[in-house]
Parts: sequence; structure tokens; C-alpha cells
Amino acid sequence: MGATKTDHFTDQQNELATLAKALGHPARVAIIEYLIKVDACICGDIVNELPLAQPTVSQHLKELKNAGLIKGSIEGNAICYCIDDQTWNRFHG
Amino acid sequence: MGATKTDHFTDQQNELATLAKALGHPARVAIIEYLIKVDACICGDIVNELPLAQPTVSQHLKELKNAGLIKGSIEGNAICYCIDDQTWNRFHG
DNA sequence: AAACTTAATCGTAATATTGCAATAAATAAA
DNA sequence: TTTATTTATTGCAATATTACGATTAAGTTT
Repeated sequence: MGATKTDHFTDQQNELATLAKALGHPARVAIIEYLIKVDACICGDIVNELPLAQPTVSQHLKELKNAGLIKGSIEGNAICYCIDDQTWNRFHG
Repeated sequence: MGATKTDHFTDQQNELATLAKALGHPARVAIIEYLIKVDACICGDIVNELPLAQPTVSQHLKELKNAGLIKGSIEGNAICYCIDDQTWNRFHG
């Protein structure tokens, strides 16, 4: 087993669980808090801010993006991340 | 690894992550929603409500209790579960 | 006491998550 | 075009989660 039986629950329940799960790690909470504070930043800024290696931060960013909590836009050779207000407000506000 | 580096984050970040993680599974979302709807119930009621076996439900209840989201009181040979308003309001309201 | 009810725990298998070194990919600057 | 810069991906090891059958524990009823 080990696999969640998502098909037995409603879409709403699964979506809420997905969003909550994305926030269910202190590093991702810290990333979201930082993004709220600075409004937008690149991955390297978060690597400097957190006690985690670059690949680990990149992976956390990917999960937050998959959950729809953040979005990234290409900015030169860097990627500018910010909160996805549409999802965030639906979840939080 | 696989173990979260909780000691590198603040207590607030860890607590929020713990609460979010507890809600990060559709079964636990469903349990909370059901508890809000019926106000209070015993484990067996939830087993009848969800497509999961009794030990699985019991385990989810334990995690919700550990996170402080619900509390249980002995009621005959059953256990009456309800939302822990103190934690719930701090998290949600 | 014996039978029943209710829920927790144990044990175990399947799967997911976390973390990072090493590497790759993609753009920018020289 | 070589060299930086920046981020994503791969591969892997350690640990955590999910699920449930079997069993246990504790109270209730007969």
C-alpha cells in the first residue's frame, strides 16, 4: 500500500488535501513566508535564506508550483517566483 | 535521508507545517468535515462513512489527535471524537 | 464468567517523501 | 565561443506514510 486512495474522496477533499500537503513541510512554509515578505525572488535567494542545498530547494519549489501555490516566470537566466494569488486566496483568504 | 530537518526552522513554521500535514490527506479532510457536520461521533461512525478499514481510520484519528486538531473522550466502551476548537480556531479562524 | 462491542496496536508490504552530490540544461557575459 | 551563472534533473540512500489483517485491550451485556 502506501498509496493514497484519492479516487474514494471528492475533488474538493482531494484538492484541499493537496494544498495542505504542500504546506505540510516547514521548508515550504518558510518559502511561502519569504515570498510573501519579499513579494518575488529567484531560487538562489531562497537557497541563501534556507539551510538546505540547491537541489532540495528546487524540489520544494516544484511541489509548491505543482500544488498551484506559487508560479515562476523566466527573468533573464533566472526564474522569478511569486505567490499564485488565485490559488492562495481560495485556500487562505 | 527522508527525515525532515525540523530543527532548522522556527517553532511557528514547524507547528503550521504539522497542522497542514495533518490535513494533507483526503481521508483526514473527510474526517474533519464529518466531525464539523455531526459535531461529535465515535470511531465506528467514521468507519461506516469512509471507504477505509477500521485500523486505517483509527490511525488517521491518531494523527489528527497528535496534531491537536481533534480530541477524544471516553464514552462507555466507545470514544467520542470532536474538533479541538482551540487549535482549530488558531489554524483556521 | 462468557459473549459481544468498540477501538487501539502490532506486524508487514507497498509506496511516497526528504535530502543531497553529481550532472545537465539554458541563458548571460566575457 | 569559452566561461559564468542559475536552475532543473538524475540517481540514490534514509526515512516516513498508507493501508489492512490479525490481534489485543477494555468496557458492556447477558
